[in-house]
Amino acid sequence: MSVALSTAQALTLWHDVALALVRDDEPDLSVRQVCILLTIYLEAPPHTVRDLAKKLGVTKPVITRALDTMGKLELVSRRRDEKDRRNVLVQRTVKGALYLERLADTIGNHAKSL
Amino acid sequence: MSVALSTAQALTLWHDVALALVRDDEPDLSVRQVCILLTIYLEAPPHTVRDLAKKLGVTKPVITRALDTMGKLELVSRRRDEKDRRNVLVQRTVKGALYLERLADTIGNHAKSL
DNA sequence: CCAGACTGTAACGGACCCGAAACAACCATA
DNA sequence: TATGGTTGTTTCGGGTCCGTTACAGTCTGG
Repeated sequence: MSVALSTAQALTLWHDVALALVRDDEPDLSVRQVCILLTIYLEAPPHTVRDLAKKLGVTKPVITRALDTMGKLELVSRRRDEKDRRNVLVQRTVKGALYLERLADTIGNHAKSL
Repeated sequence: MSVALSTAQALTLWHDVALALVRDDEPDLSVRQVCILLTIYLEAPPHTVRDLAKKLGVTKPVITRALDTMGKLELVSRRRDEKDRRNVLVQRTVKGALYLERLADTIGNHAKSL
């Protein structure tokens, strides 16, 4: 399945969704944060700090801090890996799933009305 | 023209584009900044600080500061309105147009390969 | 058992951003 | 030409994020 978008359509879609994100009451997540969040929810577990850092091409502290703030917002949770206690496993939460469901709705609705 | 996206498709698209933005060398713009940038390039001029603030539902200093940083990056430029010197007109630049062209390409390419 | 490699995290200094409020420049109208 | 309302900007205190570096906990192979 393939979706063809003109330049103007692509930018309009991005603009409309960004505008919706800015205008709603939720605290704005940075691009890095939503990228981490989406990786966790779209790709198969387990997710470790190291893996996420490598996938995004950033340093580990960036991931740690993003998990701190998204953890406060209850969008993700952390747990020690009991098999190898050096690892931290990043896990999904109900709030995180709802947040992304709403995001998908926003994207879908604006794509529909392009 | 209407584009139908499933939940997974919408999130995958967003993830892939966000990942591309994080991984490239350009400094990451915040969601607010790209929203301002897109408004300037997609909607008809003139664009004033006041109008942009109202459109985004944020305060004027937010716009001023975003224009400061994007001005440093040469993505936008400012000029006094000679007709009413209280106004500042926000204008497009070559670099800004190229930036958005690249963004549109990124979005389009990932949409095509959904 | 222990030295080294590997995890994730904390500390640091600097940069940026926020909202609220104060501010300076400018216009309009009486 | 004053005065009130408009514009965009600056300032203030507080917060977040960055990359680098240093650190503490954990595993593993000799």
